[in-house]
Parts: sequence; C-alpha cells; structure tokens
Amino acid sequence: MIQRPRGTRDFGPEEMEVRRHFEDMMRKEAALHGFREVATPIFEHTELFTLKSGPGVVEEIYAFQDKGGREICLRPELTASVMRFFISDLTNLPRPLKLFYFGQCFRYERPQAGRYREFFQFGAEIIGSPTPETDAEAIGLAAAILERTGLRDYRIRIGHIGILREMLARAGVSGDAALPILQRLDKKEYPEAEALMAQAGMGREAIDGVIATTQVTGPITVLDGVQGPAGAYIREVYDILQAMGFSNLSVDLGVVRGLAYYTGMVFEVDAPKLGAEKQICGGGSYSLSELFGGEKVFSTGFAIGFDRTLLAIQAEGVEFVRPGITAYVVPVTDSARMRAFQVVGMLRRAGVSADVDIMRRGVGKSLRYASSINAKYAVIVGEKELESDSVTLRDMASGEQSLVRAEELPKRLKE
RNA sequence: GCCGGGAUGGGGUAGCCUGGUUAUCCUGUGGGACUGUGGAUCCCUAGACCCGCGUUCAAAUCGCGGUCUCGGCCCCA
Repeated sequence: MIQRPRGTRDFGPEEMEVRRHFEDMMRKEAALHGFREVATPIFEHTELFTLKSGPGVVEEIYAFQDKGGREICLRPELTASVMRFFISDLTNLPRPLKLFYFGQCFRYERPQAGRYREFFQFGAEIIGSPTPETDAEAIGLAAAILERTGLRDYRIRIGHIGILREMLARAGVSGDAALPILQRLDKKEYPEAEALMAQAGMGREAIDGVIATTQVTGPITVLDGVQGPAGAYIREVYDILQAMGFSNLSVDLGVVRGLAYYTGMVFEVDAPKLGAEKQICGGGSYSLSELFGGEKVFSTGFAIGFDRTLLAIQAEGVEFVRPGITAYVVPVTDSARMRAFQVVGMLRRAGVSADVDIMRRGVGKSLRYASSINAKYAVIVGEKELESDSVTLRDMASGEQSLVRAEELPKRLKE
C-alpha cells in the first residue's frame, strides 16, 4: 500500500464539508469588508523567498531544480507571491488595493500537533496605504473572521516595532544596527539582547528600559507610560478598532518580529488551547515591494493558519450543522425506476439537492440509506403514485407522509 | 536536526510483558428476517497484525533497520 507523504493529510467528505464551510465563511467575510480574492501559483522561483526571508529559508522549504534547471520551490507562504503579482501587474489598480487569498503552502519541517508539511493559509493584504486606519482595517478583518467562526478562546495582541526602534535610536542604535537586537528580543533571549545593546554602547538605564518595554502587555492603558509617535499610533489604531466594535484586543510590546521589512504595527493571535503550536494568525505593516524590484509601497497584511484555526474550533466544540440533502427519491418497483429518474432530474434542474437509489434496493433499505445521508425528505414513487401522476413525500424527521402532485414537488421542497 | 510514546479490518479496540490451533469485542459496509416504509432487534457475509531483515520448530508478540503518526525541543517568513 502507498502511504501519504509525511506531513500531508487526506480529507474525507465529512471533513471537507467542515473545511469548505469555514473557507467560504472567511471568503464571504473578506468580501464583506471590501477585499477581493487573488490566486497565485503554488510553485515559485526560490529566489522570491530567499529575497524576503534570507538564504537560510531554503533549508525549510520544498526547493528543487525543475527539468529546465530552474530553482523552484513550493510556496511556503503567500505574501511574497501577492507582492510579486502586485509589482508585475497590479500597480495601476486604484488604491488602497485590498486583496485576500486562500491556498495551500508547504514547508519542509518536522510535523507535530498543528504543524503539517502541507497546510492552508487564509490571508489579506492592504497595499498602498500607510495610515493607522489601514492597520485597523487589517486587524479588523482578522478579528471579524475569528469572531464569525464562533471561536471564543483567543487573544489578539498588538504591538509596534517603532516603539523599540525609537528607544534604541534615542540610545544611539539606529537602522540596521538595531535588527540583531530586535531579533533577540523577539525570541525573548534577553541576556543575548542585553549583551548586544551593551556592545553597541547603550547605558544600563537605556537597556533596562528596552527590556522592560518588551514586557509591557495588557489593556490599552499600559501604553500610558510609553512616549513617542509609535505609542500614539497604536492608540489610534486601537481607537478605530473600538469604534468598529472590537473589544477583544490587548497590547503586547513583546510582539517584535525581527524581520527587516516590518515597518510599524505588528500583531499576533493565539489560541491557548492548542499547545505548542498555538499561534493562529500573524501580521503587520511592511514594505516589501522594493525588495522584489518595485517602488516602495507601504502595505499591511496578515495570514490566518486555517488548519490551526479549525483545530481550535474543534477543541472548543463549536457546533457545525451538516448540510445533508433535501430529497432522496425511492422507486418502489422496477417499473417505477424511470419515473424516479424523471423526478430526480426535475428536482435537480429546479435547484433542489436530490439523490436517487442506484443500487436497486427495496424501500426499507432505501429509507435507511436516506436517513444515513441526512436526507430531509424521502420521495417515494410506486405504482400507486404513477397512476395519479404524483409522489409520496415523507418527512424523514417526523415520519409524516402526504401525496403530492409531481409538478408541485419542486415548489414544496424549496420552502 | 534532537528526545519520548504509538501503529492490529473503514473507524475505535483486546491480545504483546510471559512467542504456540481458526486473532477479541464495539461500530460501520453489503445481504437477509421485512418482495410499499428508515432510526430498534436478530442472523449471515466480507474485511486487519505498517514495511523489510533477523532470532526461533514456530513471530501480531522478541531484536535491528525503515516509514508514518502523536507529544515536546529547535525553527516558525
């Protein structure tokens, strides 16, 4: 028997019903917020990702040479692809450009709970707008989607890279020199961060101030003690989100994301029930296009880990109602089979979901099957019904039956 | 890349330590009891020891290697 490749999954009919349900929900919510969907190739030139994340990422992605000798990889994320697409073809669209995507990504990593080699991301980007309103709108979509899924136990933590950058700049460490320090702080490696700051000539007081700031978490009021434009900026983002009706938000200045292209606001969402791999969403404002050869354009985006979000939803026992089918058509005798196919054809043409016995089973077995596929009604067609050009409509939940004229059936079932 | 659990019909499991006839039970699949009425009950049927090598008269059971999986570390764009 051939096994699935490591870290991949098959999805059966039941699971796909659940997945499509939430996928559609996310798409609808994005459209509701004025975002429009894009799709990009599942494989890209490896260079796209080494430009964004450094040469080291090659170790963690599915990278290979194709038959023409090109360096190709399966995409490990979608932001880079969307920005590539934007630079090459979408720069003349009216701004702000609000895009979303849903698709699978691949990473060559050790699988564990909530981590697969093939996984699905939903994400959105707002391109060409550098305002707090933009950041609020991005966080707002992420928050609205999570709210809509029915998930309850999660935390949205908002931070700002500028706050630490300003502190470091005031202490004489600016630009690229700050990057390694931010990376250490992001990983909570405080001794290493302190050493780097001391090396850069920062005083004890300044160092302690920076460390203390990364540990600032809680409601918006924790920003009261933070000076500078970045703090004011986050307050503004927060006020806008509150105006839109989102309250499940907290500030966490320890969200740093030590990557060069993040320019300001950054945020993360995690679902504590998930264990080690509990982050379900991450994003922020960034400037990537110039890395890929375009002009500098400010953007804000985020990505939701679709699989982890579903795991969190399941862990909380959020209910999902299986769609089932409206009608199951049951021919009683062999002579009624043609009639059954006429009826099922008529129903389907009218937009009523309908199925029909194709195993030549008896009425008892067919009703049993109708019940097992969660059919709302059984439509029974036999000699009696043939004579009066009608069918017997049986409500599968109550067991009530009535004789219905065939031409009235679609109308009855659409109610 | 590292550490530790695990893999038995479609799903869930017993058996493994202490090797020995036809591999347990539940559920699900197909058929029947019930040739015009489901969810209950009963009967029948089909269906499994992850792969390879080794030890042994004999391996689901013991040993080695591999694959996959679960939990954690590293990483997490």
